[in-house]
Amino acid sequence: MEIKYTTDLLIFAIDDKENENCRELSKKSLSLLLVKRTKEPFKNMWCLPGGFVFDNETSLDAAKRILKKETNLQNFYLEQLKTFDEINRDPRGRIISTAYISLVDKKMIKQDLSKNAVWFDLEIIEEKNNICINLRNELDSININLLKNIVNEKSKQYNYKLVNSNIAFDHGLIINEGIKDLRKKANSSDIIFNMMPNKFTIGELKQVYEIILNKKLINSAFRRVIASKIEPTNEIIKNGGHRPSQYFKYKNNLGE
Amino acid sequence: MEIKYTTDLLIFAIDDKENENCRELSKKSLSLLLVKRTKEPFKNMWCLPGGFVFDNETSLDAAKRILKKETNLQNFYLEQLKTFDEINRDPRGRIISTAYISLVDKKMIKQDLSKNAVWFDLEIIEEKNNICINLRNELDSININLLKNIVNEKSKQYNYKLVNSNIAFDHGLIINEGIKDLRKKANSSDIIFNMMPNKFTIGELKQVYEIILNKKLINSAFRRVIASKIEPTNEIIKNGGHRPSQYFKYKNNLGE
DNA sequence: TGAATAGTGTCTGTGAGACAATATTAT
DNA sequence: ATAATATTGTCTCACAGACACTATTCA
Repeated sequence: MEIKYTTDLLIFAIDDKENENCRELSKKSLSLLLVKRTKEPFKNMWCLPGGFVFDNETSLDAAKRILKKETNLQNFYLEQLKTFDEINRDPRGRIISTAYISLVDKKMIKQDLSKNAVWFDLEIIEEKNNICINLRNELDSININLLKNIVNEKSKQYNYKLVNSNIAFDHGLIINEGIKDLRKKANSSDIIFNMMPNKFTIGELKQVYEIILNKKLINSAFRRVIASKIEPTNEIIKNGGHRPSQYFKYKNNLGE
Repeated sequence: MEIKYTTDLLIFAIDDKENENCRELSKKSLSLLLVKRTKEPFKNMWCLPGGFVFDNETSLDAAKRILKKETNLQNFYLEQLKTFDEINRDPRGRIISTAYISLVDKKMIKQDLSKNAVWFDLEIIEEKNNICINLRNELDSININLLKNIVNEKSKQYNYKLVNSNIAFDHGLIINEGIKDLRKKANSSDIIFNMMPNKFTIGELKQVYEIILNKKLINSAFRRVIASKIEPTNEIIKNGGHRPSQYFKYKNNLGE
């Protein structure tokens, strides 16, 4: 049987909502880029951007190419997530997919997105063994329901089954794995800064961490922890009816 | 071009060395299972156990099958590590490999290993940008030299280049990624208990953590941290010229 | 003046590092 | 007695959670 090799991309970014109350910081949300399928199978359904890996490229090369095609962005964070190879994951045959996570800064997208690509707001509701992922925008609403099972008790290793979803292929599974990975890495690395503009206030940065980790953070504790990773710029922004804030930028601590 | 899909396994275990001083605990080391290639390419060189993924199975199924074939073990920890798909990683053509990590308890291997499979002691020497991995046993000695490069400064994302090695294919790269993953997970999960027998003393457990993490641990601190993960059995072992120790077993804290 | 965020200070509890002290056994 | 590990205790320091307090701006 002939095997085909593809890649699928989880392109995450932060969305800034307009706010009617000019004093408040703009509300933010995690957003994920999806494209609408134009062909069978799953015609007219949403799915992750992706495509076949060419003979002369690796899956990472292909992921870079697709990121550029969909967003016109280059040189953003891109890392292998996992390979999905269930036998019947694609009705067209044996198609395996190595998924990648990319984190981008939406404001860097100068030109338009590719024709079929649209950002969706992402929300996760997690209960004991059920995970519900909602993707929403003005056009559509997508629901993904997953069941969580323990595989190996000694290592708290879980697997996830797709109960139902209105997204193409097994992309509900891929999105779920991607979110878990993003959260894990948000805690243990500086990955989040890939989604931030060059200059940002500590309040904005805290908002982003709160969205990714899905919990409220304590102001002073957050400042303490983040302090070593950022450095102040000379710029100050007066952005509403409150004390002005300083712009900070990411500090490279490579030597340490 | 036709693509072939394979899996390679990193099967890790802990080795107990005999000790001439009967008072001391037996020295331990991390060991990795390798097989000797019987065919070209890389004939007579060592490589990771692995093989083609059949049409009717996933790479995880194939990994389970190969683990059983090489060790006669089933139901041990097995988790996807990463997919390796460099274009020229295999001289026979475009062959991509999804690698898995398995952790096993050597003492559970009742029958012999498969004919070509042998355990090697593993040692890692890490300098600034150089990583040197040595695999040794009575039969042979394998050296793997890698260069570490930064890819994405904001996320401390690195990639590794194989400088030279006397192991087949890109398996030096796979081993390096596997060790990094093992260390990361040793700190953040209970994965290590998959390599332990059902009953063990805290001293033995500490030895294993020290080998994996490659650093000395403080006795009392280790006991404090590990206490919540283990529970005492009624058995006590008098194993030398020192105070006898209690056998412990892994405690499942799934409800918490 | 009040709403809202920026930024600082401080108290408390937890947990890790360091190390000391005691226990127990075989040789 | 001695070497070696087992087990417990304790002191200190770093850090996170919680919350209070001050600063500053615009409407």
